[in-house]
Amino acid sequence: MRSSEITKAKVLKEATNLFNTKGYKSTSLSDITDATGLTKGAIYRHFENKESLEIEAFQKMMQEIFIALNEKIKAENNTRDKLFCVLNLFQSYITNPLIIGGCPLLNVAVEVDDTNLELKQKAQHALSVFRDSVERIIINGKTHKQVGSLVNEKLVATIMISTLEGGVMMSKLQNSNSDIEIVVNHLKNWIVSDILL
Amino acid sequence: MRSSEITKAKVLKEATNLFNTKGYKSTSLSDITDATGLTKGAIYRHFENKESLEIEAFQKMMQEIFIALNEKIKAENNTRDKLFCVLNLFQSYITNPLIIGGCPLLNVAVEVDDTNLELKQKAQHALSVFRDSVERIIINGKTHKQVGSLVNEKLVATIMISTLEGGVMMSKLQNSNSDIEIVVNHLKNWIVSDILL
DNA sequence: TTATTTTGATACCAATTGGTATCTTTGTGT
DNA sequence: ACACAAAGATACCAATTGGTATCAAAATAA
Repeated sequence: MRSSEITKAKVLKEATNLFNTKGYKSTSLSDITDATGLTKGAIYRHFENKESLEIEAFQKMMQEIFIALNEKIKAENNTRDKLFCVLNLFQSYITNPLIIGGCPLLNVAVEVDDTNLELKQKAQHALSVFRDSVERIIINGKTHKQVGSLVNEKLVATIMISTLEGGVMMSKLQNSNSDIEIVVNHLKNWIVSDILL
Repeated sequence: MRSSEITKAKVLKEATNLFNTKGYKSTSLSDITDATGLTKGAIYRHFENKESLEIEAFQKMMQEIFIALNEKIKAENNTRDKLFCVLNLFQSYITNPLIIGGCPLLNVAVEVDDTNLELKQKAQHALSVFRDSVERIIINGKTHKQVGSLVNEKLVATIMISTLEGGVMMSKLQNSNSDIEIVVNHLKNWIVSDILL
């Protein structure tokens, strides 16, 4: 890795943590210079402005999450265990965070308004990518006769994602695992009894 | 209403809208003076500082919501319709908002970190008040033989709230009713088939 | 090794932030 | 109607914001 790439990666890593914990707007350039030990000169050499740093940081987080999730999904060979990978991902936001600060998608979705159009669009896209990957598990499950043909994949994806995101919100607010555990456990039961054949 | 109370109410009303749409940290005093047509002098006469305005605004929103919700719950006389009041509340955040900007509890829960301790505590309290009121519906439902005695009220409250909050997040991000409608419809089916006798 | 990019530090900028002291206006009770 | 207290406007403050121009240092290619 070239030395400038090391710097950029360091900025991205620290900015990522700050954005996902303090929030994007609430994280100042000086927060980032403090965390990295670099100066504004170094940061603005690699990023056009704060907004593009925000966007790159968000994209990097989502990419890391999707890559890790898809690997785990691929490693499983039945619908049940593939769906459980999604549940484990959300549980890990609280119990064993790959990225501190909770779910980056939830954080951006709630923070963003129509003055942050580009970041909002990235979040919209991330949600639809995520939803698609859950739906694909269900669709593949149907072709492999592991999921009832009457199951509505859009419904399943929406319920899973909304319940998990809400569970992350509650657990983070209460500084406790219990809500996300209740949510994950409930979804497991639901999947086994209502979705799978 | 005394004239100073009118002013304070106006500040609180505009601040409420701004906080719940733009976010607390992202709303500046000048945003509030612009919205109210008042000056900082007028605002700081009624509020010690921005933080206490944030807290009063949040409390006011939650109080309004709880009062309206409890009235509707009381007006119904069976467990099913009481629980449906909760679903309707969340659907209204998107379709017919009493307060624009989505669910105030979700917004604060996600925005806040450990530097906003007091606001976080208020949000924690609001969540537990909300959870309790759902649990009480279930408990009363048991005593009136409308809910199965094996139903876990804590589980029901957690699942309802998490799913609804997640649904609000998704619908707000996508500028669409469809997710919250899917969520509400699913929860209705779940309540009727798994919770009620 | 030397010449030349590339990278990062320094010092600045205007604008905005939350907050305050002061003064004038307004409302209120007598 | 008057006096007094309360409310709100004005003008200020230091600190911080995102951003930039410039210069020195370091990495890279020859």
